[in-house]
Amino acid sequence: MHPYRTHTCAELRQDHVDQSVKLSGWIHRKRDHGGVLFIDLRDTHGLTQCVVDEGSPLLAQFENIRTESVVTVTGTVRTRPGETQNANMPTGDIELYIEALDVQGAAEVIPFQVAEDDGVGEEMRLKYRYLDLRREKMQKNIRLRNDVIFEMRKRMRAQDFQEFQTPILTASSPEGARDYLVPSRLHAGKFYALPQAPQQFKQMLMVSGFDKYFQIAPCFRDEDGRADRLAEFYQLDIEMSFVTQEDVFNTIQPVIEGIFEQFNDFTGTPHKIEWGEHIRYEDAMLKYGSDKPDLRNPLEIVDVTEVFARDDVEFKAFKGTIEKGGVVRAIRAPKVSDQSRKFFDKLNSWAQSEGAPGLGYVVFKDGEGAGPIAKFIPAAAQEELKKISGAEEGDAVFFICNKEKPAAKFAGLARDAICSALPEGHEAAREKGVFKFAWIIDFPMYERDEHTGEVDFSHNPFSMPQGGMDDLENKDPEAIYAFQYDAICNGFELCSGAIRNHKADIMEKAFSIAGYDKSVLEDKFGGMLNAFQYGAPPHGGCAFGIDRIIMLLADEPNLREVYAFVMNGQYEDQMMSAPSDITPEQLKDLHIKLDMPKAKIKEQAA
RNA sequence: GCGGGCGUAGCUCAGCUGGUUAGAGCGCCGCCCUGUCACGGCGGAGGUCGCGAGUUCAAAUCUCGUCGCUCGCGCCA
Repeated sequence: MHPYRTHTCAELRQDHVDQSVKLSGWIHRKRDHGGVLFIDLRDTHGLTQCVVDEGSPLLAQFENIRTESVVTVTGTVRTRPGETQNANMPTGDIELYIEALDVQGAAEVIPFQVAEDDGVGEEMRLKYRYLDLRREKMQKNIRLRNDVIFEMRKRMRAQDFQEFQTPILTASSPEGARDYLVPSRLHAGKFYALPQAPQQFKQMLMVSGFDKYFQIAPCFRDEDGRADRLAEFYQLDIEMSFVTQEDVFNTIQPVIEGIFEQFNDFTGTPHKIEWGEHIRYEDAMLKYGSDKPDLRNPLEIVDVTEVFARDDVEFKAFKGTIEKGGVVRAIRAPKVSDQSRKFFDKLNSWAQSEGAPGLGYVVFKDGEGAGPIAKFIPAAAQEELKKISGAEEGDAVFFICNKEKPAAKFAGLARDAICSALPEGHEAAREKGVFKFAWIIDFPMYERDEHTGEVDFSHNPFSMPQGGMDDLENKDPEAIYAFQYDAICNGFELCSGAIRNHKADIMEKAFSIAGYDKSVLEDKFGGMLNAFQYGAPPHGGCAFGIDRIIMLLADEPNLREVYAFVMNGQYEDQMMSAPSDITPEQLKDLHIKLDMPKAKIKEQAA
């Protein structure tokens, strides 16, 4: 017999009755009845009830083994007596009568419960991640992650993509997020950077003639965390040659749709997959106040600046802002006139908690407009308001007034807040059981910094401007669009991509508009620029956030729930003690002297 | 860098406007129990109330500071 197991803990059935078998696993639960003792033995596959029968010499031994110890048990499979069969367990018809016990790894008292959800905090879970990962939910999530990545590889290969590995130690780039830096021992004072994405490498693979590239690519960004943002994360990174934007969509969309369809009911609730029409960036910002709108929310934003600019409207708070170049945005909430005062008050205090003066509104009921600011809007203006917003009797319209950018953004937040405030089952409540996707297209190439007034790339500097060199030379930078796109789903940005700029002269021009000298371009992107001198194909691609896909499928609010090992919100790993101090010898090797902030020095001395 | 929330037993939490010896559930230890599957019963151990200062006759409770965690803003092409 095998030294550890003949079967897994999920395998034994009636067919195995009377067989002598061996199982290994963790003691999930012990139920000690004095005479007879039940052990639920667990491995990654499942649970099997094992029995230490009355009079067994093993009884005393088992009483001293704590839960979560690893044991190997040998015994005979038996049918459970009639009424004690457990229909909730796949192995519930049988049990293993233990005849021999080997303790492989005894467990100390565990710091939190594995067998049940005891609500333990994240700090504990991360510190003892190996215990946390034993729990059923994490085992499932990690298996989902594994399955999703496997499917990605399968589906990409089926479309003739080749998988690559690109360097982890590479060069720092001046654009985008902060890089994680790695000092070079051999080159004093110089640093490698961990890639924020394999952007330049995949583009150079296109120059090399590899038509279709993909990678399950690790990416690193040294910026502060969020629930959906980590220092290191993985992307399904894709690049293709001789393609248009639509070709990229048509290639990758079936891969993503297929994966979502395959795992849509992972949570136990089936989800539909709906991919909407492309949305232009500007339309998204106006209609949804976000470039990653949650399309399950049916509410839309409209511009009603002209209504509040009318001479007969006397709402001074908005008028003053409009005169300074501001705008008024409105959100129609259907059928809410019967909502209590509390509904409106709650939204108002939500707005105040976000730093706004409040959230003004008009309710149309009993044939007229009501609410705190209705009296400033005469009937004729109210009619115009209804026309623009589509509001009808019984609806309310909420207002946001500010300069255009903050107004759009706050309207987007309000749109979500209003939708969330609606009661379950309301016609405008957030749709359930659906993954709603769309491509956001036509991102602007440049944007002007509000404070400095300077023009900079608004997204990826390697994107092709839609009008090519002609646009760069003749258009106002802010009016130039890029072949730059995102894929969104349920309020998450799942993917970002572009048709790249593969012409060195256009790239030079594009960078010069953003204020980057040719020397900067050559210094920082020289490798790629050189490559473009020797026959570069038109190409483009995108990258999907794998972790966010798994978050959505598993309906987890936090990225840390879909990673085996992960750092906390401050990007520390309490389990491995990273980051950590290094020895003076290591520093010397790297030619580095620390220049610590004063507060830290004091703290360490204390 | 900034803001909100939290910090009491190994874990999760309760402890109201200050007032005897700071509680519960789970876990742990001991005893009892032949069929449970979140087994059950009895008993027990376990606390610098994050830390520091202040107010007070009296502080887990009020005030200030500080540290930690978490969510968000900034940031993240």
